[in-house]
Amino acid sequence: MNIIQETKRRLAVALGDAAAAARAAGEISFDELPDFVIEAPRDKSHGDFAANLAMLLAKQARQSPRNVAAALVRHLEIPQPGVARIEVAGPGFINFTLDQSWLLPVLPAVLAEDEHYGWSNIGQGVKVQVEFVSANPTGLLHMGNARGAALGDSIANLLTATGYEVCREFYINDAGNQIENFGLSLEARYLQAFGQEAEVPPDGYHGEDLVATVRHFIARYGDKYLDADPTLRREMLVRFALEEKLAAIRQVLEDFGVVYDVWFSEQYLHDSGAVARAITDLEKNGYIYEKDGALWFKASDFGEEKDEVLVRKNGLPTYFAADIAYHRNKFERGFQRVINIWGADHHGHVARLKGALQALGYDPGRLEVVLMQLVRLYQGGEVLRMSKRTGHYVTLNELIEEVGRDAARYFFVMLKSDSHLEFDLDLARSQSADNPVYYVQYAHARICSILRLAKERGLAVPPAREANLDLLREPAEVELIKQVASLPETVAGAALALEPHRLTRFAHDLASLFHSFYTTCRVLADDPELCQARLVLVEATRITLRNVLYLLGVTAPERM
RNA sequence: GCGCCUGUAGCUCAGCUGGAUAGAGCAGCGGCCUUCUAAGCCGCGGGCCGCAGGUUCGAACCCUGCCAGGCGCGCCA
Repeated sequence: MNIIQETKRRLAVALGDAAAAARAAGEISFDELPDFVIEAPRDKSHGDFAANLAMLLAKQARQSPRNVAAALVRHLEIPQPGVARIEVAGPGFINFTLDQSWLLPVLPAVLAEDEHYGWSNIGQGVKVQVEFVSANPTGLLHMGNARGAALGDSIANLLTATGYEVCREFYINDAGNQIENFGLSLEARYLQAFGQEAEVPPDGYHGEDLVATVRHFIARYGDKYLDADPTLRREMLVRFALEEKLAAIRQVLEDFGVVYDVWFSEQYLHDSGAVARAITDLEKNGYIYEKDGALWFKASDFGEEKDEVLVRKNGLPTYFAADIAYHRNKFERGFQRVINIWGADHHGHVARLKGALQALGYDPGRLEVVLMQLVRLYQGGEVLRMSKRTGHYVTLNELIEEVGRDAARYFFVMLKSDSHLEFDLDLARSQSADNPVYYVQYAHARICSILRLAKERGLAVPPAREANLDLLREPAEVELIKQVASLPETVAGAALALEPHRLTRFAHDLASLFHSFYTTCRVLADDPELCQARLVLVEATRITLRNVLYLLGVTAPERM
C-alpha cells in the first residue's frame, strides 16, 4: 500500500466514524453510509484531498450538504499525523490540507523498491492469459496487428506488475479455408516460377512476398514437386511457407519488444479431437441442431440474433467451432481470466463465443475482450486503404524501420483502444521531435546526465534517510514528488481498466513536471544539503520514469 | 433495418468510472541558453463538450430520441 492510497483510506475511515458520531449526537440522520470518494482536487487551492460524503448524505439527512459537512467536521477525529487544515467548501466538499512534508516518505520507498516501485499484488497470483495479434501466418504484420501487439503487450506488463501470473499467447490460424487459399496461391507461384500457366485465385494471396517464399522453397526442393500430386505439393508448400512466415512474424514481434510464452496451433485443436469434443458436449447440453445439412449452435438462446453454423454441409467445422474449443482449452489450462485483444471488426463474435462458453458450463465473465478500433493510415492527407489481398499495406517491419520501435509503441498505446487511430505516415516518417515519446525519454536522459555529472564531481545519491528531504519546498519540487507518489495508483488503475494509455499520460505529466523542476531548481546546487535532497528526488523521478516506460515497452535512454 | 464504437480548441487526442473555473500536444503569436542536455521552460490567444430532452445538490461522463462518421450483421476468418 502506498502513501496516497493509505492516506485516502485513513481519511475515509475517519469520515465514516465522524458520520456515525454525528448521527449518535442526533445532528444528522441516515440509514447506510453511502459509497463516497476521497480524491485529489484538480485545483490545488482546494487542498490535497476532497471528500464528497456530505453531498451524498444530504438527501437522507434532509439537510443542505454544507450543513451536513459542518456536522461531519464537528465530529471528525482529526487523523494524525499530517492533517494541517480541514474546511468545508463549494457545494459541500470537505477539503483536507496535509502537512507540507506528508509525502516525503515516498522518496525513500521509491529508492528502496527501485525496479518494483509502482508494482503491487492486487492480482494475488491469479493466472491470466492475454492473447493478442494472432494474425494469419500467411503474410507480414500490418498496422492493425501492430496496435494489437503494443496494446496486448502493455496490458500483459500491467497485469504482471499488479501481481497476476501472466501468459502471452499467439493463436496460429493454421487450419481452414484461408490455408487452402494460401496453398493454391503458393502453388500458382510455384508453377509460374517454372514458366507454367497458373493464376493466383481471385481471393488468394497476391502479395509479392509469396514469390520470394516460393523462391526459397525452390532453393531447397527445386522442381521436385513440379509433377507431384497437387495435394502433396500444396501441403509441402504450405508447411514450408508457414514455417517461414511464422519465423518472420516471431522475429518482427521480438524487434517490437514482444515475446510470447505460447504459440498455439489451431490445427492441433482439430487433430487432438478438441473441436469434435466441444461440439459433442454442446450437443449433450442441448444447444445443437441440424438444418440444411449443417450443424448449428443455438446462439439465439444467449441473446444473439441468429444461430451459428458449427459444422458445414461439407462436414468441415467452422472457425467458430475451433474458437469454442480453443477457449475451453484456455480454461482447462487453468487460466482464471482470459483476455483477448481483438480488432473491432470482430466484435460480432464476442457475444456468441461467450454464449457458447456458457453453454459449456463456464462463467462467460471470465473471458474479457478488449476491442480496438481499426487503424486508419493517412498519407499526404489521403486515407490509405490496407488490404492483404492486394498486398498493399504498410508492414510492422517498415514501421519499425522508419519510426523506430519506441515511437511506434508509444504512439499505438497513447490512445484508448476504442478510439479510431489515425496514423499520419508523413508525420511518423519525419522522425521529428513532435513525437511525444521523445519528450518523455528526454526527461530520463536529462536525469541520467545530472547523475553522471554528479558522479564526476564525487557526489552520489545519498541513502534517502540521510538526506534532509524537508528542504524540498519549492512548488515544482512538491508537484514532482506528488506525481512520483501516484505511480502505484496509476498502475493499479490502468491494470484494472485494462487501459495502458493512462500510462502515457502519466509519463507525459511526470516528464513535464520534471522539465519544469529542472528549469527552476538546480540539482547540483552550492548548498550541499539541498543538493543531497535533490539528488534523492531526481533519482526517484528516474526510477519512476524508467518503470512506466518499461510497462509501455519503451526504452529509457541514458543519453539523447 | 439491427448491433457495437466514436463525436470535446484550427488538427490529433486526454478527461482518473457523476464533482468545484473542461485539459495536453501540434499549429499560431511573444519571451528565455557565458552555470546540471533548448528534443527544454515561461506566457498569450483559441470551446453552444454533435443536437434536443431527462435523471439530481451537481452531467463532457448516466437514460431516451435524433444527426454524422467508422465497423459488423457469411455454411469467410
